[in-house]
Formats: sequence, C-alpha cells, structure tokens
Amino acid sequence: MIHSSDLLEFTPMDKAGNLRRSGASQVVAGDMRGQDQGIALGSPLYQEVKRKLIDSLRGGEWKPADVIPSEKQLAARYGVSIGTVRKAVDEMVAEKLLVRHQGRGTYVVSHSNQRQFFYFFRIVGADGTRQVPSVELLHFARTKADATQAARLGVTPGARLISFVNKLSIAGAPAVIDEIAVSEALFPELTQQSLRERPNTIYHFYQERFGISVVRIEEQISAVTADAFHAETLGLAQGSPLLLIRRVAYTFRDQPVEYRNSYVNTKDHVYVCESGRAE
Amino acid sequence: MIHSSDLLEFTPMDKAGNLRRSGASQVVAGDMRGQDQGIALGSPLYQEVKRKLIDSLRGGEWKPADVIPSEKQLAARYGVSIGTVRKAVDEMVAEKLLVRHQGRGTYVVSHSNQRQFFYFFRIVGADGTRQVPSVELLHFARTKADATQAARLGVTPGARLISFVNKLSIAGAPAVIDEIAVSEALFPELTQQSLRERPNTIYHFYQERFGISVVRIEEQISAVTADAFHAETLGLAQGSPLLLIRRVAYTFRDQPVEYRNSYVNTKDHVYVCESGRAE
DNA sequence: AAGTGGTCTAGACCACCAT
DNA sequence: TGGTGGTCTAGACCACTTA
Repeated sequence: MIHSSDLLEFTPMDKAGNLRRSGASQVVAGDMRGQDQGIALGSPLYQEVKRKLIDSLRGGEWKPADVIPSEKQLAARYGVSIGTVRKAVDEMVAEKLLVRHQGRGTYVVSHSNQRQFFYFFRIVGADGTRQVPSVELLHFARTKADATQAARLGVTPGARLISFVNKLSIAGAPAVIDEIAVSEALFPELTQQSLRERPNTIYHFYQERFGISVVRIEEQISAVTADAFHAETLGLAQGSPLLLIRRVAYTFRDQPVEYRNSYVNTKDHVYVCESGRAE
Repeated sequence: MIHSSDLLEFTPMDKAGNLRRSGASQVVAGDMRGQDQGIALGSPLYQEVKRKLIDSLRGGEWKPADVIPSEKQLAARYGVSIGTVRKAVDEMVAEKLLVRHQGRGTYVVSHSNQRQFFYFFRIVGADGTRQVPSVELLHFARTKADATQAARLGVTPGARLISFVNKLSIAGAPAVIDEIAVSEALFPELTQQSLRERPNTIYHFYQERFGISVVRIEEQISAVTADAFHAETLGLAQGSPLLLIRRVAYTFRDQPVEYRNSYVNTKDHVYVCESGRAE
C-alpha cells in the first residue's frame, strides 16, 4: 500500500529545503537551484546571478580578456533560464565589466584592449581628436597617507603608500602631470623599475601585475594656477591656469585603489564630459 | 474539391503583403503589423518601436510628466510582444527619456521634476553637498552667430541668435557666470521679461514655453584666467583661475538647441564627473 | 556544421498602486 | 479589486564566427 506521504517524496519539489524566493516564477518545472553553484536567496534572481558573476571576476576564475561560459552554460550552472542570465549580463555590459561578441562569446573587459584605453582618459585635442600620450616617470617614493589620501583610499592616516609622478606628453608637448598614490598593501611589489618597464597603460599594469581591475572612477575638477614645479614641467609661466582633476579609481565592490591629482595644461586640450546618453 | 491553393488562403499568413523582416521570429501567430501605427521595416523590431515612441515624444503626443500607454497597450498598438516593447522602453529609460513607476505606469521625464534638475548641473560643494543656485539675469541681447556658435548650434554664421548672461549664486555667493546663446528661430517669443519671470529652471522654461526638451549635453572643460568682467562679477581678483565649461545642449535626434560658456569659481565648488557606472 | 550571442514571442506570477 | 510595471521561464529563429 502506498501512503500519500510517500507520493510527496516523488513530486518535483525541493528536497534540500530551499524555498523559491518570492518574486520568482512558479510556473515552470521544479526549482533547479542547489545544483553546482546554486543561487542564494535574496531579491531578484538576476541580481543574484550578477553577484555570482562578479564574484567569479574578483576571484580570478575568469581573467581580463578571457571568454566566460556561454549563456546556456551559465543558465545551467546557476539553475536559471537564459533570459535571466541575459539580464544579469546586460547590466554588466552596461557597466563595462563584460563585452559581448556575437558568434564568439562574452569576454571580460581588459585595459589592454585599445578600445577600452580611452574610456578613462578624457583629455582630447581642442578639435576633438584623440591621441595616445607618451609617459615619463618623474618621481617615485614610499610615503605615508595624509588625511585626504587616507579618506579617499579608505586607509588609516599614516598608512604606507607608494607615490609617483608621471608627465604625459601629447604630440611631443608636455600636457599633463599625474601625481598618483596607491596603498602599498595592495601593490606590494610595485617598484620604480617595474613601473618604468611596463609596456602598456598604468591600469593594464595594475591588472596584469597585481590582479587589480579598475572598473570605475570618480573625478572632481577645479581650476588652479601653476606653481613653480608644474609651470616648469609643463613649460608654462608660473601662475598659468591649469585644470586640476582629483580622481579616485575603484575596483569591484566600490573598493578604492588609487588616488591621483592630474594637472592639465588646457591651452591645446580639453576635458570632455557627456550626460544623457546611454553609455 | 479543395485545392491546395485555397488552403493557403486560410493559413495565418500575411494578407496585406507585409513581409516579416529577417531577424524577427516566425514561431508564433501571424504578423500583426499593419494595425494602427504599424512598424516599418528595417533592423531590429524594438529599435523600430523605440523610434516610434521617440517620434510620439517629439510630436507632442505625450508631453513631459505625462503617462504613456501601458506596455500591453503599446504592444497591441505596434503589433509586437510585450517583451519587445520592454526592450525599447528599457533603452529609453537608460537614456533618461522615460521613467517607470511600478504599479503606476511609465512617464515622460520632465525638467520640473526636482530629481531631474541636478542631472545636468554638475557643480557641487567641495565637500560634495548639492545646493540649488539662485539666478540673476545680467544681460540680454539679440545677436548674430559667430563662427563657433554657428558650428555648435548647426546654423549659418550670421544667423539671428538670442544671447543672455546669468549669474548663479550658491549659498549667497556668486559662483558661476553662464553666457548662453540660442537660435531665435527655435525660441521666437523669448523675451527678457519672460526669462526673468520664469518660475523654474531654464530647461523647464524651454520645455514649457517652447516645447523643447533638452535630453543630452556635451561639455568641454578648460582652465582660464578671469578677465575684468568675470573677476568683478564673481568678486575675484583679475587673473584668478576659472573653470570654463563649453556646453552644447541637444534635444531629440541630436539636434543642438543651446550653446553656453560657463565660468566657474572653483574656490568653494567643484565639477563632478563619473565613469564606469551604469547610468 | 556547430556554437555563440541577438531578437522575438507568449504567458505566468509577483509587488506595487490606485480605487 | 484591477491595472501597472518587474521578474522569470521556455523555446524558436536569426546573424555571426570559427573550424
């Protein structure tokens, strides 16, 4: 004889005690969660998927320029439908963490990609032309964080920093001075020599050598007058007006990783900014 | 007897001669296009829907702050599925043309909305606090477009313009001088008095009085020194450094409608800009 | 030819809001 | 209570890339 309680054992219901979160559809087959890297509970499914994906990026499962698994594979892995994976990936594409290539796959963005390079470099010629600057390292030192640096970098005042100064020239003419500070704890092996010998951009260097991906920046811009050092380095009269750009660069989860002050001679170049276009 | 050609007459195929464009699904029921404001042919369906929606915004069918029809109604109107409408609306929400309110509907954005106000106003206190500035009209004149103005506004050099100058004060202290130029053709009835009496922001005024919605701006930023006029107006010494922001404001279809030079005293305020966040 | 992302559909249920 | 947007599913076909 068969008891009804036995029958229940065979219904396609959750055997692991997982509950389908409110907000999710109950229309279709049984809950597939719990397989492989199942999805934790908490608000929209696609947000959970997105969080898992970002965790995999942070953890290095997929490195910059790698292909990530296909949408079908991700759907199976997380026990969700392809549409849900697509929504998660859509947001990450909008945030410039991933790029899709039809017919090839979805890739982790990389600072080595030439197209990505200009994304954080907003200095263009007065006529709108973009050019790759050449870089020269002027200073390099180990310092301790002052109040401003500590606040922006999320470290304690006095924490050990690595500070260096770059001069950027565009079309042979000095245009920008970057005064950069990073936490020594995050960039332990950063030496003057490795910095000089890097073949590519600084953010590519952070990415390759230290596994730190800059994914977002915040900038505050003001106008100042050139002091003796800036004037001489940029070939200007002391007191000339300069753009001062204070930048904090962040990696995943809004963790600050770099603070820099950029001084720009805007005689021949401008800083561009746009609002209202879907990025 | 029944001929096979007769049977074909009753298949759910297109009777109006419309062809389902390549790229569209052929899985489901017959093509519903051709009803009401059917969708024209040409690349993705949702792009066509988006274009239709923008046309309705341009044409004034739905005005700023209006509710637009529900997604179900739009789907019926254009003969597409709700998912396709959602994708079109998604993009327009990302571009800040529409806003969704769960349970209420989808609305056309308006410059009167206080939340929208700060979207194009990127001057904040040095500590990051945002404040609504007070405005004073300093000059008003009808002029002719110089080469720069003509190029940025898309008019011929010498075209009739309306030019005016505003002084913005934040917390009682003069902070910004806006030198604004618009085409007289687009703003025919714009008078000094109507400008002074406007109850709200300039872009709200453009929207209400002239039916022109600013939906996007492009800015080029440089550092300059204050001339006699700017120094005196802002209460600074001549030669003080100022931020110069050259802005072109656009309405739908990338049509330029305003050109302005803003001079900002960045002693107590900064211009903020962010990259890498999905807007 | 096989695999990938891109588009499109149809329909379910949920959370929220107005009435 | 009924309507709206928000989430989720399942599956079809397309365009594109690579082998």
